[in-house]
Amino acid sequence: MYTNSANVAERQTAPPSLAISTVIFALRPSEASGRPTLWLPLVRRIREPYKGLWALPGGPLSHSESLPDAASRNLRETTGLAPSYLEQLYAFGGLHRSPTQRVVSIVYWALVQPTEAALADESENVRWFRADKLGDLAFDHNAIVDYALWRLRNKLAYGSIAYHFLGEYFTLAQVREVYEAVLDTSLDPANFRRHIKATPEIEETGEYLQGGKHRPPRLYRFTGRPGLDPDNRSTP
Amino acid sequence: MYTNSANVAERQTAPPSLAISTVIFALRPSEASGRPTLWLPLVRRIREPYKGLWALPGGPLSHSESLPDAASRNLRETTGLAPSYLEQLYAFGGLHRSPTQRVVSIVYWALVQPTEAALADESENVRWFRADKLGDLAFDHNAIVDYALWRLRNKLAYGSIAYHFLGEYFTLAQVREVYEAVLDTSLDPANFRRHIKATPEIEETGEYLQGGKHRPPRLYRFTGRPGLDPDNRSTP
DNA sequence: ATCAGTTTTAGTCATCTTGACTTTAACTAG
DNA sequence: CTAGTTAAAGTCAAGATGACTAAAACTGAT
Repeated sequence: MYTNSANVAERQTAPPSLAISTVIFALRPSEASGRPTLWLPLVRRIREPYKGLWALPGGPLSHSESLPDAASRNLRETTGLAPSYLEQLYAFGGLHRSPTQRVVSIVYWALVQPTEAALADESENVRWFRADKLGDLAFDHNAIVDYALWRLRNKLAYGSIAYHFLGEYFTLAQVREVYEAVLDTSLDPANFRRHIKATPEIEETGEYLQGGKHRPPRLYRFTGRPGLDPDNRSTP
Repeated sequence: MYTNSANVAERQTAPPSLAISTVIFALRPSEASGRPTLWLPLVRRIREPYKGLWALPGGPLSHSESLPDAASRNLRETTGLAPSYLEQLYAFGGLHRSPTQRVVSIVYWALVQPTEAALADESENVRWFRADKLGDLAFDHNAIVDYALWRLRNKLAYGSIAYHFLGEYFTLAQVREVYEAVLDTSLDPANFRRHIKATPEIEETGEYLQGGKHRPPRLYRFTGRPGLDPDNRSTP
């Protein structure tokens, strides 16, 4: 970007550069228990600063792209996936986020469905990590992920966002597993059922999930669109 | 910025420029009823585009300023005030927000206390408006104010932010007036009292507000710091 | 001094919500 | 056909909420 030729004086007068990054969440089965847990893809940095460390997918904002389009492109280019949910997280603009230049990063967070997430590209430089076992990331990306996790948990607790982790049809037990994985608690199945069934956006279908070992659970469908940000309004 | 000399080709390759704007809320007595209502200061644009229209205070991000510092500076330069609360609202980056160039605006919102707000500078080009009677603003600023209002109401309903509209000591009736003004409802005084007294951050003082016409109300104090964003974490 | 008017403060009561728990229904594996 | 397991519905007490009543404490006018 500006780092190649710019000397110190030029760097200090150049406007802060603008980047887009994305925190991408998906549920994948834990290796140990097989239960769903939170994962996110990171990319390995192939140049300085922080060469070799893992970082959030991101890049500069091109002139003709909207902010959410740029975030979607990040997501597609690194994982090959399309998000089922995408929301702006925060604009991070601290003076010393990058040692070489002033960068303001507008960060988005996304949810992808597990059927897709299973197909996601992985390579030497792109790998999925458990959200609770990340190690040290480049820049301030640990803090960004922490904040994204906080927002995700908040949205899950109050809003109706869990369904974007799931496919079109799902059982109430699957919804409960999403809550249990993200909030890291266990929930009473009966009370959880009552709670979910009270939300009008959940529609009962006539279908049942067959092939399980026990009583076949009814399938449900989510009929709400996410609340809207200014781009696409949603609830804190 | 870039508009002076840049031709069309240069504009399309130049990186999007970055600006900071601020939505500043304060309670002031309504002319009609005398009850507190929501107001915000706007500045008149003195050049194109949108010359003559009212707009949110804002400006470019200087190289050595953090984002909240830039927002505070906006606030101080236009109104002479220091905010009692400041939080990032959203980064607006639509392609056609400004007709002349691509601008990404990181918008903050602030609360100021009415004792200060009464002293705020006003001039030919800086004036306070009732938040519900703004008319057409420059750029996408009507949408930005709408979103800021939505966030304010949300935070007020769930978080503990009302106190930043008030001074250090306040009566419970004053808190109720804040809620009534911002949410535009009327609330049962007894139930509201019970609700507020259940929050641990509200501390009873031994003092009473004297000089009123009726039974003197007890004064309270807010002892909580606002939750924290990544800069300064807070609740949806 | 007293009374009417107003606001603060405390309290009651029925309704709604929530968390812990029990029971019945429906399936599979052996 | 039975034991084991999950789905689904229901019960019950505790806690929160909304509508309302009433007492306390002050001012200003009579």
